[in-house]
Amino acid sequence: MPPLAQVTPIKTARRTEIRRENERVILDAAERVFAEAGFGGATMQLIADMAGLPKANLHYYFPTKEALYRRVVQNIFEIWLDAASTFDGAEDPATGIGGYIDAKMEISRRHPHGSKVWAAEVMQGAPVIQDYLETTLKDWTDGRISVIQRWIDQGKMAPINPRHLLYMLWATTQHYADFGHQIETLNGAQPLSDRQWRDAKASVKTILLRGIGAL
Amino acid sequence: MPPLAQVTPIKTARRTEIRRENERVILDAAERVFAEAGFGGATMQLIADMAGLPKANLHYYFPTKEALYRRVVQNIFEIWLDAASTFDGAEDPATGIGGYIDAKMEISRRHPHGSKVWAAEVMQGAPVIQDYLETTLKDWTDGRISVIQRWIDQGKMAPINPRHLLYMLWATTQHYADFGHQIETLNGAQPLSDRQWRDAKASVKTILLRGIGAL
DNA sequence: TCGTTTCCTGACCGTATGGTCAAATCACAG
DNA sequence: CTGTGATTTGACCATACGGTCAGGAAACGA
Repeated sequence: MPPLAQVTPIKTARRTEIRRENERVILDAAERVFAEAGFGGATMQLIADMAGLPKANLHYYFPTKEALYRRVVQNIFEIWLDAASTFDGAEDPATGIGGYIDAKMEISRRHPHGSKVWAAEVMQGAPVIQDYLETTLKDWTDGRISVIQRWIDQGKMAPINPRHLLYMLWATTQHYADFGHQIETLNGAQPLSDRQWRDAKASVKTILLRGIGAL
Repeated sequence: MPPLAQVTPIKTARRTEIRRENERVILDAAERVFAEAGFGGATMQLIADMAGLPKANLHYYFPTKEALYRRVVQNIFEIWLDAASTFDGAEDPATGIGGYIDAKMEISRRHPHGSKVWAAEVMQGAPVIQDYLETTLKDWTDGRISVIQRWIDQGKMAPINPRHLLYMLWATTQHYADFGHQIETLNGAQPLSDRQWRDAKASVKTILLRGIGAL
């Protein structure tokens, strides 16, 4: 009896798996190296070593260093967008903004490298993701400003400038990733413990939510 | 009659002036280039072009790229330390912390390049200024934590974690320099006006001071 | 004016880097 | 097993970069 014909087109399952896995390994290594050395300081050789692959293999999957970098940055932006959705569907600022802070702090903890790559990209004038800033980010920002303004109009929070509130949310949460090394140094060269992370989250939420009159 | 002997040792006034001026021009150009390209992406040739000097002349004043970079980072740290003194001598959190926010926002506005270089340096693990983090910054931080704790004990503000408050102060104020390009893009590709800067300062101060119960 | 020190700079060098390529290997279908 | 196309990789190349150096120009003291 011949093997059952696969209905789902698994066909070249092995090859697909190889490609998926190698791209993942390369992207992980690239994210680290780009974060630790910047785009200019990163070398394909270093990324290759960290990925455990020959350099020429990287160029097989990603034609150029810049193409690899673009993929890394895009991945981060998608993660960021996922967290951004936390904002939606909340009835009041305490849950909406509080949940957003939680989500972004969690990203800072789980994706510190990605956050640093994003920060460096923006600091250098966003040469690669300028269009995202002008379209997706701008739209998202405008939408969230409307939501906040509505909360203000409904008397659910103090009349602050929604735009600057958003900047403060981004700044405070991403700081724990981008300046994680500084925080760690000031913590006696120790990474923040679970307890300290909870404390950080609580501090940020308390100060900001009380600051906007939502507590 | 021979010229009056200069009591003040002006002696080689011209040469001193040349050196001072050239170092200034080079450091200004270096700060810009390091901020816009990162240490790895910056080239001595680019810095030389921006300074309007031949590349070999840079190496006359600064032996290596790293030596030049160190000087840039140290300059920024000194500016930062100046602003940090604003904290001292304040009787209550509203003036102490409010003044500190004002000072740091002013730095973000006047030295955006320097702030970015500092941020990139820390993000990459502070390879050059790690000792500063462990000594000067740690001491300053501990001192300020004491001051804040005293204010809390005196009932002048809410009982928050002073350390995380400091992180929030750094994050929110430096964000306006480090992510200035993003802010500018979201502002319709326009730099913040005087009015908008005042609004930013006021927003940050209002939210944070109310957030810590000092208003 | 003259000797000395500092400053300036075009030409040059060794190395590291991003990227290419052709040959070998492997997965897969028939 | 065989043919085909995807994958792997060591060797290689052109370029760009940090840094050097020798020789000339300018500033300075006497």
